[in-house]
Amino acid sequence: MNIGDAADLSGLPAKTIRYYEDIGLVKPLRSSNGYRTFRESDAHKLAFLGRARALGFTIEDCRNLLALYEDEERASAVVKEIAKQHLERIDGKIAELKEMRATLAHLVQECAGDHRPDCPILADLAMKRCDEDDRRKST
Amino acid sequence: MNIGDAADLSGLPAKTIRYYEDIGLVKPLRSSNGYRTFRESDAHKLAFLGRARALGFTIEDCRNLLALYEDEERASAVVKEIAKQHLERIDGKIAELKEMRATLAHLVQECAGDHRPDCPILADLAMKRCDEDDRRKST
DNA sequence: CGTTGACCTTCCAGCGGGGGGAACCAATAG
DNA sequence: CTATTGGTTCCCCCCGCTGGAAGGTCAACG
Repeated sequence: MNIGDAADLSGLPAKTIRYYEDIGLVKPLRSSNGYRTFRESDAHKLAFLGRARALGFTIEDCRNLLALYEDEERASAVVKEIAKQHLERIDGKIAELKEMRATLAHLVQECAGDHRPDCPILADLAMKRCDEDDRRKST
Repeated sequence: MNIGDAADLSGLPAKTIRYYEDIGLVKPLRSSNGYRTFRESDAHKLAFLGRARALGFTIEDCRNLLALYEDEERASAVVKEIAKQHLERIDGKIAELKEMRATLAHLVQECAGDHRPDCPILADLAMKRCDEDDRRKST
């Protein structure tokens, strides 16, 4: 099948599929007219990649996961380890975002949001770090 | 003051400060030897930018926030609106990450993680979307 | 006076993970 | 025969920096 069909089957844009070939994630054949020719297994791999990417795995994780998938003798422990590390990355990001969110939500709540120029949001951003007393008082 | 001092005061790497000048966020003077010369106000702006970035605001948001900060006649409503939109972006990302996390945590939990090759993580990634029955059963 | 080393300058490349679009061939329908 | 839809390669662009090369400047030391 051609790249368009592979794109439809896998749900990935053709551009992305070409990119994945470029970086060696898939290796479709070529027909005499120069078109990429995807086997069932290639389309299957692409769908695999799409799902792994949707879970936020990096390309390198995907490469490893794909290799493990192909390896009938893998130990599931290896797969689990990759997933666990990714889970930690996700947890880290969530924690980071939540902290931002908390600070920001607090500031938004404090801000009158009217025609007047007084704005605790700007005041906080402008806060000099030598004003530690102020921070201790308000925190 | 030179870029190194500005970097120390603002907490930003010198590279980043040069970049911020490049994109017009700060406009330090130049002394006769070609070195950038930062006023107190420049260092202050850089610190402002650092804190805005730490809250996850985009560079364009920062540009707007900085302009509002400089504008004594701003309406706090405008600032608040920027912050609220950013808050929504953050909430969106958190939701997305939490969904990933839930899926992934479930799979990790299911996986034995031993020497055997059977792995529900890989099985899920490899799951063909035509297997809708299976998904309905397990969901 | 020379030299060392810390600082500064510019420019160019690259990260991840593709997206947009040009310029060009191939296949097919009417 | 032409129009349309596909495919191909190519290179630049996005964000927000970061690293490195090649070179200029300045203060201190001997």
